[in-house]
Amino acid sequence: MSASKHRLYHRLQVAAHRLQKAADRAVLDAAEITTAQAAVLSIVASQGPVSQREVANQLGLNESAMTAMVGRLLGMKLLERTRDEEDARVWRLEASERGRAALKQIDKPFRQINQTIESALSAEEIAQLADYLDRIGKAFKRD
Amino acid sequence: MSASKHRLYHRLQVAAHRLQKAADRAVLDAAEITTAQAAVLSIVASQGPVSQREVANQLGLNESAMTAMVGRLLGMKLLERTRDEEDARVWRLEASERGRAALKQIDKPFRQINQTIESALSAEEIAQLADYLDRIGKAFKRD
DNA sequence: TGTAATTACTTCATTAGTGAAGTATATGGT
DNA sequence: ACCATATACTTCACTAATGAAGTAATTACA
Repeated sequence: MSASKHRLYHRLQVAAHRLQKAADRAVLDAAEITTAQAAVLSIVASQGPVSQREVANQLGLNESAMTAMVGRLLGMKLLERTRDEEDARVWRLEASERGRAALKQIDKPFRQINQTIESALSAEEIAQLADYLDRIGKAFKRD
Repeated sequence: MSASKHRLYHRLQVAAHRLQKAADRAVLDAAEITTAQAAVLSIVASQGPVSQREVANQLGLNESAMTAMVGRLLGMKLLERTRDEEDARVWRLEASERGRAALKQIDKPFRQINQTIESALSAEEIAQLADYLDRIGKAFKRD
C-alpha cells in the first residue's frame, strides 16, 4: 500500500540513475574511468589480493559481469592478476600503480557529488537514508 | 563529509541494483517483459498517444535509448506507433492490446515487491525515503 | 523568402549488466 | 581411490544505457 502509493520502486530507480549519470560524467572527466570501474578498483585496492567472486559478491553482481569488467580493467592496465597458488581456479586481483593513481584522481569529483547530496539533505537525513537503503538492500539480497 | 562517511553513492547503487534484479525476475516471470519495458509501457498506456521524447524525459533517459527500447517493444507487439499528422518528425506511441494485457499481469509481482519493501520499512519511513529520493533526484536533474 | 538554428529521431561504438551453459579444479563421502 | 558435487571462472546471446554524429522536418528571423 505505502510503497506503491509512493511509487518507491520508480523513485529509487530514477534517483539512482540520475546520480550515476552525474557521477559518471564527473569521474570520467577526472580520471578516464567510469563509476562502475571505480567501484571494482576501490575494493581491489583496499582489500589487497582478492578473487573475482569476492568483488562480485560485495557489489551484488554475477561472475560473468566480473569477467568482462576485469578484462576491461586489465586492458587499461589499472589491474593486475595472478593465479592463486593454493587454488588454480581463482585469480588474485591487485590494483596497479596506474589503478591507484586513478583512484586518487576521482577523489575530488566524488567529493563534489557528495557535496551536492549534502545540499539536498541534512546530515541527519543522510544517516537515515543510508539506513533505509541498507535495509532495502538486505531485504532483496538473495544471491 | 556526511555523504561520504555513509558511502551513500555506493549504498544507493547497490540497493537500486538489488531491487531491480528482484523486480526484473518477478516481472519477467509473470509477463515476459522487463521492468524497463514495463516503465515505458506504463507511461505510454496512461498518457495516450505520446512522443518518444516525452517518455525519455519522464524516465530521465536519452533519445537513443528510446529508439532501441521502442524497437524492442514494437517487435514484441506491445506497442504501436504512427506518425504525428502535425509534425512529421514525431511518433505517436500507443499501447497495443497485448501491451495493456502485459501491464495487467505485472500488477501482482509488483505488489509482492512492494510488500517486501514494507517488510523492511514502516509506512512512515517509506514516505520519508520517497521524499529523500525525490530531493536527490532533483539535485541531480540536469538534462 | 531563404537560410540558420532547433527539434525528433536514428545509427554506431562502447560500457555494463543478466542468465544459461560450459570448462577446469577442488572437495567430500563411500 | 573414485565419483559426484561444488566452486571459480568463461563464453554466449541478449537487454539496456551512454554519447557523438547524422538525417529530416520545423521554426525563427533578417
